[in-house]
This record gives sequence, structure tokens and C-alpha cells, in this order.
Amino acid sequence: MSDGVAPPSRRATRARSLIRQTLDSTDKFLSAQGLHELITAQGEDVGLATVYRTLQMFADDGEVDFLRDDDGEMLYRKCVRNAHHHHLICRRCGTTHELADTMIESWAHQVADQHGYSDVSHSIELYGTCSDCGRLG
Amino acid sequence: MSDGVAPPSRRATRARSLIRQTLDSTDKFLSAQGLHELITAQGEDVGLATVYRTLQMFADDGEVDFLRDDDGEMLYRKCVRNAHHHHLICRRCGTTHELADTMIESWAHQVADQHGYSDVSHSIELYGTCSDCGRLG
DNA sequence: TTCTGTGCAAAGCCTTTGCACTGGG
DNA sequence: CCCAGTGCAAAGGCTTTGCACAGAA
Repeated sequence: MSDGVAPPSRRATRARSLIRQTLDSTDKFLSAQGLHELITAQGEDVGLATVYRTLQMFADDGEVDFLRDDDGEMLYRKCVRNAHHHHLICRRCGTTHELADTMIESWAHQVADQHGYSDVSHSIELYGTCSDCGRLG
Repeated sequence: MSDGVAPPSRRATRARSLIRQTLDSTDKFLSAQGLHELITAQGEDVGLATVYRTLQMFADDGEVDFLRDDDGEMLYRKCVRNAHHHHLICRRCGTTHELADTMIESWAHQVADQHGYSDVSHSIELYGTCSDCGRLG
């Protein structure tokens, strides 16, 4: 599982800096387009294609978490935890909690073993309404 | 959770029959386009838009299982089990095992409760290489 | 100077939609 | 006969790509 390949050289640019800043400004998962809008709203300007390319690169480098929502859209969020984990996401406001639960990992492997599967990976995300949004009705 | 709404009237048509037949012919998850190709390969002809509309309808009616793969594509499969469940899917040949594990359900609810989330739902799929494909190298 | 990064516009892909025709009941 | 269902083509929405220019090192 170790990607022996060293990450390619990465230059420090205005676009990357702005994208990192924007990611750091929130705990929520953002789409490429959503992030682009936030940047634009700040009066800054970065090409949408660059946002897509950069988020993809950050994801490859493990600098951001990413997942695909129910609509098939990719969402990205600054990486808080390094180890493998899952998310509990408020489907209303997007607030996210990271879940580092070893039980799930072992469950996944156990089930896979039982069926003779190897190279197991899994996609596990929980959605709900967070307490704040719940209060607001 | 009961969808009190009675399903709208559904007519028996050639397209629906062909789509059902094709779904029944395999245990694997199929994309709309993949299913359309299978139908075409049988020398039959159904509009692609109809396949999309029909699969969506079957999904709404609970007649098929569906999920979104890592590429964001919707996949459909004939429904084997009625109760809520998850899947263990071979990422090579698409063979699928249904998992009816109550432990996961209770885990999800427990975690959500701990964080004050309500209306919990979850997206859980396992991917791996099945024993047959593993043997083939 | 060199080569990565960026912007823009075009193209790709999966999916949905509008509209007129077809066919099930 | 009537309305759900279908086909086709166009449009949508997210994402990727080609290419020439800009800017980091």
C-alpha cells in the first residue's frame, strides 16, 4: 500500500494559497464549484479548472479528504486526521465529524474474509441532521 | 419510514419487460448504459433515455438496488433482499454479495446519537477482489 | 531560462428533459 | 379513446483536457 513514488515537485502559487486558505476557513466539505464561489466572493479570482486540478492534486497528496455525495458530486475538506477514518455529515449545513472507529475496519475485513475477498476497501459515510440544525427545525 | 404513497399505475410494456429480463440475467450491478448495451447486444432495441427513466422508476419502487460507484456512475441490480442491507462488490467482475448485518446499523445510530445527530442514514459499501478473480491473478 | 501552473474555452460523460408519436387498457 | 410510456435529440451539470501564456525557481 506504500506509494513508493515521491510526490512531484509542487510550486507555491497564488491559486494554491487561496485554495488552501479557503479550505482552512471551514470545517465543511466543499465542492470544487462551491470553493470557487467562495474565492470569488472574497474578491479574488482563480480559474475554475485550476480549482478542479488543485483539489484533485491535494487529494492525491493526502492534503484533503474527499468523498462523493449522493448527487455524484465530489466534495473536499481540509484534512484533520491523518489515519483512515469516516465521516458523520449534516446533510443540512454540511458540518462534519470525523469517525475513527476501528470496529468498522475490522468488520469490513472480517466480512470480506468470510466471502473470500481480498484487497478490501470500503466506502462508509453517515448522514444526519446535526443538533443545531435539528433545533432550527 | 413508510412511504404512505401508493405507487402510480405502471403499464406493462416491451421496454420494461426487456429491462427486467436483462436485470434478472445477472447478479451484477449494471449502469444504465451497460444495461442498454446488453439489450442491444441481444438484438433488441430500447431507447437509452427509457432505460434511464425505467431504472430510476424501478429504484423508486424498490424493485432494484442502486448505488453510485467511485466514478460517480449510478449502478442498478435486481433486488434480492427486501430489508435494508449493504454490499460486498468485486471491483473486477462486479459480483456482489448482500450483507444484512445489524451490527452496522446499530453502530451508525449509536455514533449519530453520540454526536446529537438525528434522521441518520448511511452509505456503506465494501469493495474487494473476489476469490475467483483473485485466482486469475 | 526552464518548466510547472494557470486561464479560457472546448470537449467529455453521465443523466435529464422537451416534445411529438406510440401503444397499453 | 385517453394517458402513460417511448424515442430522439437537445440541453444540463460536473469534470477534464488542449493549448498558449504567465510566473516560480
